[in-house]
Amino acid sequence: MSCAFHIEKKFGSARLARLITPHAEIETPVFMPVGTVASVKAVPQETLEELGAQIILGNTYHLYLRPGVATVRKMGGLHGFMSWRRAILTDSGGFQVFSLNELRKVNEEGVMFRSHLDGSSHFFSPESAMEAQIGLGADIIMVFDECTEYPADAGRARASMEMTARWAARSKAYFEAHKHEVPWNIEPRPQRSDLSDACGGGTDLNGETAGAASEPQVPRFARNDNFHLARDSSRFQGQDCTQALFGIVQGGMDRALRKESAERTIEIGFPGYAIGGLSVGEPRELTREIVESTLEHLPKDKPRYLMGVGTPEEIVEYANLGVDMMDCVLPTRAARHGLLFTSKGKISIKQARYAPDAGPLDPNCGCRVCQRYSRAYLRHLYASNEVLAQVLNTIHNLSYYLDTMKKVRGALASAGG
RNA sequence: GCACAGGUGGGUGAGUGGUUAAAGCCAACAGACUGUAAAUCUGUCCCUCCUAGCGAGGUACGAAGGUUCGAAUCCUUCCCUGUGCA
Repeated sequence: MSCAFHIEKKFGSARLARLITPHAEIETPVFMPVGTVASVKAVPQETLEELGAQIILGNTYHLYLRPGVATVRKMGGLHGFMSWRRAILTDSGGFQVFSLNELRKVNEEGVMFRSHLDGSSHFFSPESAMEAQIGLGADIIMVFDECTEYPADAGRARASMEMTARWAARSKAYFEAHKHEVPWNIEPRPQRSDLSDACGGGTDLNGETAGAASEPQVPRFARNDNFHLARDSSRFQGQDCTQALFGIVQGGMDRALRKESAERTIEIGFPGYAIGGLSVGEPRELTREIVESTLEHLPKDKPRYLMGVGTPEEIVEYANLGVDMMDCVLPTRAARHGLLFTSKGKISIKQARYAPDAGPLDPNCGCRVCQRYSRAYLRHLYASNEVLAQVLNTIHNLSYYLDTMKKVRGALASAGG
């Protein structure tokens, strides 16, 4: 079992569920902050924990370039490297096939990238992307896909979708042959008498001193965390505890292609399915339409992950449509650019009108930032180009997103009596 | 008082006779941002008018005058600033 998905309640199309991964149980619907280079920009891990982030993203392409998979692996995988004990999902680099279009060349075998860091050439294939993701050791990893650009004509969308389907099969084949090579398994920590270790060590929640001398490079984790390793729970005991590889549906903006992509991906068989290739420039209404129609073709009993969305309103909407997982750079990036999401709409904190505003950013928000700092101060920090502006803005935006999802879960829990 | 060096749009600072309303940078203002090449990117940034355009006027490079078809750029006088010497 690579992951388990227990639906606790359904309401309309929406589902309240628990996704059990090697490092954590995740309550869904869930919003996943993006931490491309093993860092959710401007926010330290302990703050992410405080904010209630259950799972964060990392990016295979970026981490492969720097610091390199081998380095991360030696540190016990991403969890050890960045000292994050909850769940992690890595994107395969498929999105970079789309976003780095100036720096790459795609063919059937894979993608040749020119590094944006130093111009060096690197080749990514479904196999190498899997190898890298296994080495990074996230709880959930993604097939190597081609994120189809928008607009794409019918022929292009079909060809792209079909290649993604072939790449998905190759991804899975490689993964199945190598899935036990995760950092947690191949570099086992010394046996601990007090830890029944189905996954062979790696990340140690209890953080006592045993093993510290022999593997000093693997950080120990704080003890007072209310999350626990799912692999230690009864549901995982004695079972095969590996990463979960999710498939990705493409197909551009064509419903029929999306249906076909879903069917072909399901036929290959994955423990979870993502909807990719959206939020690439198409009108929002079209995004929603494609999401809704694609969801119809995905298994009801498996987690569904909508990649790369959205605004606070949109993530609520998608959760209600039956999406279980979402990620988006919008809250973190917008925060760094001075755009803050509040219960009363968007605020551009750089505007002069906030200079004398002594009130909180969002009077209805309970986050540390809104509890403590004024709009005037936040505006000043931004105008002064202070790093603290980025930190506080990002904390607020993430808090707002995470709370938004929490409310969705709360509403689902109490829905229908 | 004398001798040098200077005075350019909110700030800095290019430009030393001809697409110069005047580069660049900063500040200011507005907008964008959706599996992160993003602490980024766009736009506005002297005034007035409209048919809103690489539109029409006006004003502008310390001040006033002059040379020239044409001056921020050359000349004269004055004012101011910095440094040095008395």
